[in-house]
Amino acid sequence: MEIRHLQSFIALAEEGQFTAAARKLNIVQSGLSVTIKEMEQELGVQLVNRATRNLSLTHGGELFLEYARSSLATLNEVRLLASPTGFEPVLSP
Amino acid sequence: MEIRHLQSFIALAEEGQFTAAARKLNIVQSGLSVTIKEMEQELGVQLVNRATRNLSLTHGGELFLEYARSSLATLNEVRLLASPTGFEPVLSP
DNA sequence: TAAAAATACTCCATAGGTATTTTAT
DNA sequence: ATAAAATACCTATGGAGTATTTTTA
Repeated sequence: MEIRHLQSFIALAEEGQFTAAARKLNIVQSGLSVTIKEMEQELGVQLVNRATRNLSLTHGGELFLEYARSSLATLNEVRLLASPTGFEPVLSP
Repeated sequence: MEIRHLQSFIALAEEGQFTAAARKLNIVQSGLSVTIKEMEQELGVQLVNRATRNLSLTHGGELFLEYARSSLATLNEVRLLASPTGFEPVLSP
């Protein structure tokens, strides 16, 4: 699982629809469909209840949504705090 | 960045050495070297100070280590809580 | 000079694309 | 009949391997 796939899942949860989420993510619907399936495989947890026009999160999906959001938020903090503030000089080789 | 790469970075931080960390991860040293470089690229943050026989984490590396640990810990909780306990019946297609 | 890290390739797995089919309204 | 999801296939990217070179203690 790629970290960017957390974004994919968040988008799906927010849009409530593969097609719309994929559009938002600038990827194609089929790709998102496969990606979410693979995430479910890797986690061993079903994330969404699929119905052609009614998508909902499972209990696991809700949990994972929280995880994905806080994980990405923390990652952004790391990015921000680590480099410009902490001023790590690049080692000259 | 793959989620498994968080493990790679944690191993590197703990072992303090690419060779030993790679061995622990059952991957090859050169692969780990490249992976960490790519993570630094993707994050825009230098994670380790490299010296042939003295490796240390940068400030960003310390921050990222905390992130990696808590992220993986939470992910494991999700895995555990979501599926056997919550008992999500697999939808019959 | 002997360890650890980096570099240069090669290969294969897979993310994401196009095209199409299935499904439910 | 239409809109959404799934499936089948293809391609390109990149993770990880082997072999080798550089580095410094």
